[in-house]
Amino acid sequence: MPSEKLANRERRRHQGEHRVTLEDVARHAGVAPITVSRALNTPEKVSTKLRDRVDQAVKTLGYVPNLIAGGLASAGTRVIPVVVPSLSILTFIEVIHGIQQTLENAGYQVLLGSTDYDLNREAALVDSVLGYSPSGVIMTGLHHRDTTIDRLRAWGRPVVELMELGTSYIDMNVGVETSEAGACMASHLVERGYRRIAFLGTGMDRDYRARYRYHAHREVLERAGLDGSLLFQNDEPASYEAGRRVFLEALEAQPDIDAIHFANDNLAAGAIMEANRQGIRVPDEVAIGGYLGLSLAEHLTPRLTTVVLPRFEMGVRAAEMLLDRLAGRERHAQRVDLGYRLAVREST
Amino acid sequence: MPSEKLANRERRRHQGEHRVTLEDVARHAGVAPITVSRALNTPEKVSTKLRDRVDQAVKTLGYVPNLIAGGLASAGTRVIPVVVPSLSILTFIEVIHGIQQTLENAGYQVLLGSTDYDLNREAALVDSVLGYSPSGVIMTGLHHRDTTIDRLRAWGRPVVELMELGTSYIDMNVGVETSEAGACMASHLVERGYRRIAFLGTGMDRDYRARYRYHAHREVLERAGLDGSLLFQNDEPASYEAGRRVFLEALEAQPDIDAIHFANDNLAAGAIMEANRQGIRVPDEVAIGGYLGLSLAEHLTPRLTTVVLPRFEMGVRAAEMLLDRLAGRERHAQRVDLGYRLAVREST
DNA sequence: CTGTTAGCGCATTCAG
DNA sequence: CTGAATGCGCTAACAG
Repeated sequence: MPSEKLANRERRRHQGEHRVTLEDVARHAGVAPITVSRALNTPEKVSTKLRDRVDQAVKTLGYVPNLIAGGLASAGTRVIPVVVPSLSILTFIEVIHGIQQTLENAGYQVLLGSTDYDLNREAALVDSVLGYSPSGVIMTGLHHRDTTIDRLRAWGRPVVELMELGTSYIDMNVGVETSEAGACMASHLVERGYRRIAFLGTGMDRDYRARYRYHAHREVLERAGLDGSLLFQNDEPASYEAGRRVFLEALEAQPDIDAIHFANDNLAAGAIMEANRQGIRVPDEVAIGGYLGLSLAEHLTPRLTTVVLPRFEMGVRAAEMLLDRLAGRERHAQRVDLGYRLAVREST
Repeated sequence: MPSEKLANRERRRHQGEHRVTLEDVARHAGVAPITVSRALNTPEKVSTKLRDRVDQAVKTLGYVPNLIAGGLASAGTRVIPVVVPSLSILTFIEVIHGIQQTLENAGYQVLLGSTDYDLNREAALVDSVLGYSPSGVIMTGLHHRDTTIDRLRAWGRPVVELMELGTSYIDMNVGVETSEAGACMASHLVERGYRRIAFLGTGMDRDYRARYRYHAHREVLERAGLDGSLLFQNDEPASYEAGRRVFLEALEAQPDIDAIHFANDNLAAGAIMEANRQGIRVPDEVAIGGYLGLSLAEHLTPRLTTVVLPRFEMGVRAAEMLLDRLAGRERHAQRVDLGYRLAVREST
């Protein structure tokens, strides 16, 4: 007795207005609800005739699918949580941009989460977003709480870990060899003939990737018989201003420094701009190298030598790998090294 | 007959592993499922004793709520779609950052959508994200297709439109008086004594806010008896490189220009850096003004005069207004002017 | 304060 | 190719 059912419905409905549902469309088109569902999701399984009728009804009623209901019934939504440590850092912005563009074109939505470099927040965030039955998850880095790793593994859907490469990852891993990249810049500076080479960073307690680079840097220097312990840092977030400050602090503390390996381009750029202001000649008095590949680096005078990370591509690639798995095109866990590139310019 | 029900369940389940459900927790704690639901969502409505038992069960079973199911039952998820024109523009990044931080602290998640400045994509995106039964929506700007506006209005939940202020908005409006901001910089240049003042932009076909600023700029100039038609543009996305290029093009076409009003700081910064490289003296040969308030502006030499937009605060405020409405703290539509600030520095 | 009942709107069986 | 029946996991309503 459909009419009775309908009457009940009107009474029960939680939220005022009657949103158009699949059932309304079905009734209007004179077909079963499931046919509407199929016409929308797998049109090739429905005859042209019925499909047209359904499309017509959808249009005239202004039907918009309830993705939540669909998600519950099919135990999955076309949502991909992307978990990053911070949104104030340009590195991750570019990565997110690549992910977002790729996923949106494939009909998925990005759910943004940031952890502020706190693994406990990350754990809570993961628990929470898994509650949306997402199709997959994209995480930053390989450092997570064991419980987070276990949960993600047990979950069984595609997970990409992004940024640095490692041997132990949950499911898929895209990124670059972070330590090597640090060693690469250090070697460059050594080869250029600099002898008092310092590493300058900010927020290195939280940013373990920067720490990895420093360790690699130190090793390179010591292997060359140089002092690898010249390290200056503070715990501000990375910014031009922070770069300016550590730069001045370092020069004051160790005036004989002849080259600086900065933890990232933001800091290095701040230093170059300050050097220009103070008339400190780069690279004659002090050489400056960075890490990231910000476009700003090419516009400074002198142009900044830096290790260029393919940030946008990283995002794109991560999203593509996820999509491939979701489409069943790719079965096994994989690891993709996107490589970095040393851009040698006038600052060193 | 619970055991029979359970047996059915195991057979039917779509996706392999048995995820822990509310029911499992309820059984473990010896209470009704609704009690678990309440203990989790409205703990104050449950006795301490039962609440503890539930919390215990949740912990030992590792229960993670299915937000999709909850969303379906309660016709709403703690998700806020944020629709921006582009992720490659720093303006919106800062805004998103503010939104994200505020919402995440209040237990909401940001669903990111970008339209690429296409109102049809925007319409499709809005339709799609409304399917997730979000708690509210944050949109960029006041320009939308009529159908988008109608749908959002009919939807009946909080909607914030962000960036520019206007008289006709859907529900709530946070931003700054864009045209005034453009007039402000133009007035500043006029007052400084410049006479051949050009406006330089990129992508202005899509970026109507930049067009508004240009119109205001033109009006100010003409009212001062100056030529307001000096406009140079191309359709690249905003970048240092694009700024460098329009800058050189404009100087070549009109060598007598004595001041430039750039559509944004990215362009202006590109121009200043190019000027430094070429030995063009700023502001003596040509003055340069920007719009946005990028931190970079303060580190250039000369420091860039610009109109500072409170981008982060805009995001925070939009999110707060949404949260206030969701909490029933605020009832009526509102409009908040966050104001801009002219930062006069050495480039003009 | 706690429980019972009855769906939310859709997609997955399984039949025809 | 189409449909009927059923339940995804949770919460709103209403009793007790």
